[in-house]
Amino acid sequence: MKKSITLKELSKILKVSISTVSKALNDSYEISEITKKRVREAAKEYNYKPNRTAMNLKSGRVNTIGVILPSLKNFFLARVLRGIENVIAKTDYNIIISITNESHEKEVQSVLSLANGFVEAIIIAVSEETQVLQDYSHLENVKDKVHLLMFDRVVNTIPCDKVLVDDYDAVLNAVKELQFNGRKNIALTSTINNLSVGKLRIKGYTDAINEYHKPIIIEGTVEVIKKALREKLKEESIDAIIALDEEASLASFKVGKKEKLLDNGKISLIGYAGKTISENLTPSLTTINQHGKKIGRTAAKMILNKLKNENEKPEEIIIKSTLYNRETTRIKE
Amino acid sequence: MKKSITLKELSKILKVSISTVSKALNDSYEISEITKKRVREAAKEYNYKPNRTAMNLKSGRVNTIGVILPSLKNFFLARVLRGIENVIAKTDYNIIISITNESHEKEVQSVLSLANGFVEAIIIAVSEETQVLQDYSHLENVKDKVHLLMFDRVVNTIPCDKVLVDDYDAVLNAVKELQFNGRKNIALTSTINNLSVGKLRIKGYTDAINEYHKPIIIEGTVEVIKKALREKLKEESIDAIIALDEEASLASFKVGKKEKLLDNGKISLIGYAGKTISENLTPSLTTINQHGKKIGRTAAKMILNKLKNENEKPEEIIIKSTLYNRETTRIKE
DNA sequence: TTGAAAGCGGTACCAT
DNA sequence: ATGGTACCGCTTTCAA
Repeated sequence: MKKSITLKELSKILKVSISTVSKALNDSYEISEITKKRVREAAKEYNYKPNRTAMNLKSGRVNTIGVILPSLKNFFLARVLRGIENVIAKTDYNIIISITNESHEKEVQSVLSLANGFVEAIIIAVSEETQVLQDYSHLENVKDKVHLLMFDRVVNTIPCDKVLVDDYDAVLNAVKELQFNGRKNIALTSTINNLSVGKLRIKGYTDAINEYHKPIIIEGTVEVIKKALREKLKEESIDAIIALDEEASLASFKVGKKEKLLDNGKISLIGYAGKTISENLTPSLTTINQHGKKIGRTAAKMILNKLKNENEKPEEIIIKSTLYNRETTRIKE
Repeated sequence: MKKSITLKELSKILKVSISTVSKALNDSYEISEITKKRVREAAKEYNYKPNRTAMNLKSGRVNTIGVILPSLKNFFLARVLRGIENVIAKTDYNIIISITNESHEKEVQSVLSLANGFVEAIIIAVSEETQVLQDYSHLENVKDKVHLLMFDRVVNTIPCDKVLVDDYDAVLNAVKELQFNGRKNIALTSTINNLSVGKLRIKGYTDAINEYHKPIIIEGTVEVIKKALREKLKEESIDAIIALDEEASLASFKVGKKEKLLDNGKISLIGYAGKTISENLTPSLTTINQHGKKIGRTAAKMILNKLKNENEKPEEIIIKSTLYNRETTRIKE
């Protein structure tokens, strides 16, 4: 690959000093118009572009923000990323993205590597494994070197910017709405029992059903949920399901569909899932919308603000979820 | 933010020269074991980490690959990205991602900026606007500075690595399959008439139906497609639809569903859409799978190979699509 | 108005 | 075995 021409080479061609060329290109008042013109023309002719690495080294900045995500499969995280991208694209910062695939090891590696001169700030949703292991030393390690912002799955013990989802309230309210609509025996399905957000959501559920009936909680992989749910539907008189994530939502949907309980409204279903899929299912799926894009935008703005005003103290913002009522809660028996 | 300690500072603390510290940390044979030990311990104590920017400047390399995508909404592109990530994660390269939102201007900016010292290679699917304008000068510009790989939407006139989809064949075969199953009047819907891949797919369609009936091509936005399709369904005796992208697929699906033509197999439907949504629709959607992840993996491997062997000549690989038969082509009248 | 030189944080060659 | 120094490409201060 051809390398770009450097200031030095350009200065040799023009038979002036390096500093003259540099100043001319930066439109310094010290340089005569005539020289500036000569230099600019030569720069154009030889397609001179300043070397980023050199400028970064000189300035001590890299103008880059790291985004560490557990997965891109997850529609919510993908939307958050788009929100972040949206805001950052308008600035002179760049984004570098790392996907951990829910692996703690990969996350540690990414965090340390990015924090080490690659980026000035990190926006992260920690991986499932990290939350299980509760090992946050890598984040502790870097929190003085780069600005840190956690969203969705956060670590409470680390003081830093946070953008949170109102998991507890969202599920509590969703369940209450089911109850308000006459549902008396509500089951819960989840594949994210390991996540902090999953736990908060379950708390919302148990608190909501508290005085009415005993909890029916079905956690595990998609297959486990399908099997267990099918059985529970036979044993107990379940008339509604709340699903805590997309996988659980679709698993519950499939079972409900197969057992012929959804199309006729014998059970209601509220889930977490992307808009496209929720709208296109038959019946369409009522969901709790976390406003991923807004979360991303908020996170990006917060971190830009910290980058600008070095000494501001950590903030914490909660983005409220919204219930999107669709057919799975609208069909009456 | 606290800055990392530098070699210089460390050398001052240890009262040895900078070069000694550098060599010790790099385990040079020139340094005595005892000094190495001292240095290593101090490095650990002060949490010394070499400055990436400095090393990059010194080595003239940045170990980063840029990925430029038109959108992340697109399930196919998201999967390609995961494929790329998958392969690159196993190397010491980093990925920097830029989303153009189908804008030519953003693409030009991204390409030039990334090529200018940010990355050593660029993997790109050009934006819709770029294909409409047919302005590829930014790519011409950088193709000697960084390794370039285009996938999916490629520019034929630029010689560089390419990973292609067999758009023409895939649609041709899909239509033939519909015909083999007795479908006699096949319509086509598409929101990607601006894209090279969209055009190739239409060619596949027209060549397939060629001798049998005149083409019924419905192009435009989702709303346009819905309206036009509804009308065409009334006028003409359409018994099958092929949709060229996810939006067109879902629009066609919705119309077919509403007109009660899908559940009873009065029309067949083949589309392009992600696995999750296709499987969960009722009836489930037969799709042409482009194997996005494989495309991503292939692209990443190709570019890594070029990075390793500077002088290899450009390659071109075609990844064959596969028809996934689901209910929209299985239900018989 | 121009240029020399120091410095950003490393590596590596050459002396000592 | 250790240290001095040049260099990567740029900016910036200071001197001419």
